[in-house]
Amino acid sequence: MRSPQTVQAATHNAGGDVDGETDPKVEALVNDLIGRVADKWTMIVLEVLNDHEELRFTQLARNVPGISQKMLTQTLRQMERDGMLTRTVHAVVPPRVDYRLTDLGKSLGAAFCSVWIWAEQNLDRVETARENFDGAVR
Amino acid sequence: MRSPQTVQAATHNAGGDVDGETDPKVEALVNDLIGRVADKWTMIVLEVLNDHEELRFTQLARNVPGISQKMLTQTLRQMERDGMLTRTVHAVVPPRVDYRLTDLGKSLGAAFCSVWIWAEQNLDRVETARENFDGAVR
DNA sequence: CCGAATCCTCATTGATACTG
DNA sequence: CAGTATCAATGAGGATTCGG
Repeated sequence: MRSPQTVQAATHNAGGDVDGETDPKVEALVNDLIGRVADKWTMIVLEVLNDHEELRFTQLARNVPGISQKMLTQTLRQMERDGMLTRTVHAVVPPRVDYRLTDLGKSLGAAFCSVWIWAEQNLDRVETARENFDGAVR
Repeated sequence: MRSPQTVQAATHNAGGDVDGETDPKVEALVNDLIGRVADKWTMIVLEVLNDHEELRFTQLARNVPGISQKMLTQTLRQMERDGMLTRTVHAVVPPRVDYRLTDLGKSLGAAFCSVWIWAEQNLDRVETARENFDGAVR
């Protein structure tokens, strides 16, 4: 699934990507990135790490209720690969691994902050909309 | 999957949910909502409709390159159910259906705006991080 | 033109067990 | 404690077809 195509010409459009139209190539790349970032677990891990500065594996697991260790590991690896967080292994026994957001991760966290706030503020509105919809369609 | 529990006490904590800790109940609901909103297609459709005011089905399909009609229909239905957009059927032939963001949808679009900007601005950084990671782990 | 319905595939995820 | 490995099942998602 990981296409190692060289990413040529990521930034050579005429400058019309302010808000309306976007260069198709950049748009595709952005959508691709969005696709990876817009993952449920990624967002939640990001949120948790954004709040807690530094956490160990099990602490992280406790703070992300529904997740399995497999998904947690996988999500953490992806985020590490994308430069969102650092993974520090302490050579002690019992083993200890600390996860901490990088500046890049923090910046994404800041960007998502408004989404979290939106979610908190509009929970009931969405729920009402759903009830209306389900009631009407029936 | 949809627990119809009454949403009691959505806002009765001591006021400590500014950034650090969040009420577990609210947190669970927010995470749930995030889980639905943090969908690749949802985000992209939201972005497209945020730019184009009002679009018809096929126009929408053209503006969301990789999507299948099935996923588009499905995504649109979910978003309609969540109150993100309105679906207007014009009784003409050939049929014509217009999709348009509601105020709620627009507000989510505004919240996600910073994420799109982040993605545009940090594409290369993520790509570099990936190359480093893949090179180092090998 | 819009979209529902069917079928089919393979990728994601969870459970479980095992290691350093 | 912090993972890795394996297996099985669910379901997301694509291709196609039909209907209004």
